[in-house]
Amino acid sequence: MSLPYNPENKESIIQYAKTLRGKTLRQVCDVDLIKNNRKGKGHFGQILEEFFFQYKPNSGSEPDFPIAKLELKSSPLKTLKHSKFQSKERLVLNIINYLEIVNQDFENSTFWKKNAHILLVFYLHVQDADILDYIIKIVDDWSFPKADLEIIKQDWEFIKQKIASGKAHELSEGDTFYLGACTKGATSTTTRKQPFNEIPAKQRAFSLKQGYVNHIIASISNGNDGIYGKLIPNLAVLKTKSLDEIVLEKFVPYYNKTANQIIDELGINLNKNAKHFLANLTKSILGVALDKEIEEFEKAGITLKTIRVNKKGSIKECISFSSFKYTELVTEIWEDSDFKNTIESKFLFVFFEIQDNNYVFQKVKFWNMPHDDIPEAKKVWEHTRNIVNSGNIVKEIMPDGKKATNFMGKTQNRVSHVRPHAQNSADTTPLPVADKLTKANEYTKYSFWLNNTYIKDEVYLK
DNA sequence: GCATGATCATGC
DNA sequence: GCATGATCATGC
Repeated sequence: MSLPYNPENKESIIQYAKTLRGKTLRQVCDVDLIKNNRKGKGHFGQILEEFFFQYKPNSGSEPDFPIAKLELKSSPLKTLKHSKFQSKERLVLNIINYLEIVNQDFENSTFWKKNAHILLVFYLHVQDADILDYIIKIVDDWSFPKADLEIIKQDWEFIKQKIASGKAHELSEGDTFYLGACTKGATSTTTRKQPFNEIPAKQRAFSLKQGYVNHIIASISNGNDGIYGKLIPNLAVLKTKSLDEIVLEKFVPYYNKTANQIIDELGINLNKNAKHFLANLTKSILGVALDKEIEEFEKAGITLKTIRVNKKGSIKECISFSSFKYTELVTEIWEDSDFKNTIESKFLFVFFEIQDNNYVFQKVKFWNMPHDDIPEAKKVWEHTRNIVNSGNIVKEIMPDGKKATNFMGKTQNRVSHVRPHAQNSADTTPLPVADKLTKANEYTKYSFWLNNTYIKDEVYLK
């Protein structure tokens, strides 16, 4: 049977793939042949391979189109405000064979042979919809820009070295910047042998971080113009230093200096009354314009937080995240939740000690939440969901009109708690279930916070 | 002094 | 008007 494209020719494959734009699988495949059991995660890709490109799915070490050297990947999108697309999740690539990778160099690695050139098919995910009806929005081929590839090589090397040190069971997605080692398997208990340790390691695959996939999407759609400022000016720097070394080195000249001194040395002018004064100061230290996002941090999903430390060594304030929408929170599952995504991202903490009317730069640290603390944060998320779902937010209306809630407070959990995060108490968002005590259909915006005591013990003092 | 509810300054 | 990155205010 002849195919509607030439599987040995890259351009032919890409041109055929682009006919998918704006269509659904139902429109481009012979749906009568597709069995009903193909509804779950991952089946979009299988149907695409088998019924659109008409080849049998394989899981070998060759790319999907071996002669054209092109790997096919499909992945879900979500929409943001301003109708821009974002990746719904990380992009999962090949499974890491712990036994083989330790004998490979990047250039001859399974990862690079398979993924040097990727044909991307992004579809808009809609909750509870049939996967045959997802609309395909973006189709294009992708190869890595040189500067990105250097960081991906460093990430790959880091993962390989950890396996070579007998620590495959300690791999974590937070170890690296653009290329991660994410868990992959039918259950999270799927394990594989590792070469230098008896302990079985969780099965993992290489994956592009969600932030990096967002960047791919934006650059395919030409949506990146002028939004970003780069940390790394040229490729040469990356040949000798890793991204974290480059970042941390930028702070070296400023240890134990006051904010005023740093401002003078940098020759800049900052509004000291702004609440994000220290965030702006940090951006200036990093050499990024205040009105730009830090490109490398966006790609790596790094959250920058500046911390004020009291003279006695306590952290002045807890750390807030964006307020959540009650209606969205209750439809989430933990694995895909915004909160899990946030706390599993990499953080860059910058500590300033409060001295009289000034701040003194003290410490800077990359950090990921330890694996064992994530279930603790999950308790807060689950508790919050239950409170919202059962309409039991307000516990008591105080004489002064303030409301006490049933949300989990700082004393109830070591890691995290739930607090207001709004313009004022009238700044509300709808509830999925009316509050039983107040009968209200909306409530002040709240968010998850990291406890300052947790940050002190876990980040500042370590 | 701390925990919690409430709010602020800025920029778009 | 809202998101972001925070700090303030008050009762215990």
